[in-house]
Amino acid sequence: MKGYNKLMNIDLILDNIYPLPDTSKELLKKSITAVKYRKGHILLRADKIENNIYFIKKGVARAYSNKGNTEITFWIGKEDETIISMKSYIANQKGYEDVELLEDCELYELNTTDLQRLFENDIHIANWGRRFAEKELIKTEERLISRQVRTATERYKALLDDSPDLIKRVQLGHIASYLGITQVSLSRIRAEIK
Amino acid sequence: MKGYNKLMNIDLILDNIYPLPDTSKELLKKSITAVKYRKGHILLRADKIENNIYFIKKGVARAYSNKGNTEITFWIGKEDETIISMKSYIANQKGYEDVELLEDCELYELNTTDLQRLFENDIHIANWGRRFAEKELIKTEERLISRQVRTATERYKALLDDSPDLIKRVQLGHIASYLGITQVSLSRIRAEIK
DNA sequence: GGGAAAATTTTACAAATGATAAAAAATGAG
DNA sequence: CTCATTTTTTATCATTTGTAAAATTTTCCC
Repeated sequence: MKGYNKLMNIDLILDNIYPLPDTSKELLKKSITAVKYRKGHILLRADKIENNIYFIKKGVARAYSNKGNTEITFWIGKEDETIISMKSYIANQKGYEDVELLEDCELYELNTTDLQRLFENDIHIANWGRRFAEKELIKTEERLISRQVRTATERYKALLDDSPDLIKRVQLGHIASYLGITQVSLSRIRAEIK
Repeated sequence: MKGYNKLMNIDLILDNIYPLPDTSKELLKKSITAVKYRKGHILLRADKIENNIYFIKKGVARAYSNKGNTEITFWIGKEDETIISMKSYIANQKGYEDVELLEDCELYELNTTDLQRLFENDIHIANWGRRFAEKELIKTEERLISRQVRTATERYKALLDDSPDLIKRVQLGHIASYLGITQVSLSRIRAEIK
């Protein structure tokens, strides 16, 4: 799904995770509402246990944490990705991250208290939740391994390959932090590979 | 569970992931068999789609990949952890990693073809599978964030805190690689904090 | 226990990355 | 469009980390 950038509707988003029978899907959609927020809005807070997760219909967001006086961006997501505090969702604890919207966003908000109840009562939704976690896991593992195996230059080139649009839509300071390097280092890399 | 090192039985291992009603647990245990392998055994292969995952009753193992002529260790696990090729388990594709046993091991082998069938037919097992993926996800995310936020020295100290026994049981070359640094760097860190 | 092999530490030097500051370019509000 | 602000690039120097090789320590097999 390279450079993917279409407007996603909720059925497509849910089906991409795990196809649900109609009755289960309708049940799940009862706990989902469409919302819009403007660029700059802080959607999730590190000091709070969050009870919602958000599927991105349109827009870009980033999760970041404060280390001393500098921000570290450790996640950037766009259309068809999920804004979530894993610590809140999985362990019911405060997360590490604030999440800030980098563009005006259209989102689908899913209440996770409702979702937990559905998991206990609907096997299809339980398997949807299983696939959701599994797919997030693969993505996270890939980033961790990439971090260990590839140099910063290789990681930047991979991002350029997979999501060329992100590099245009997100300022380079955030991209650099996401790649685990300084903005100055990223500038050097960009100058070299031209 | 700091420095945890008890012998785990299968009921304890399964319950720690998600408590199952007796009938579901018995169903799941039908697909699990106890196995033993000696130190040095290669349990999983990078070039193969694996159909088993292994819970560690006793022992230590590592997952590693070859970059050029050097091995990179990106996972080390001990009692109560799971040896798994996520790529095989989740995406039915070849993984990145070989898995080598670093001690004589007692393992519980779970057939994942059976497991997939159980997911479709038993809601409790589906939720067990969901919790399993979620807990692996939290661990992987924590490592990724630690990588981004902490220095190598801080990561070594954290490992020393969380799993002092691992540092005694696993040779430092593997620990260094797991922490994302060279063995020489780790030696320098160890010399400094003494 | 002795000796060979493997693992770890130390040293010296090279390369990569970071910090800081300043210049250049891009963006956005009026 | 213009000016102020923000973002990105460039330059310099300091620090960290890597590479290679030698020295030391530990492990393990006979």
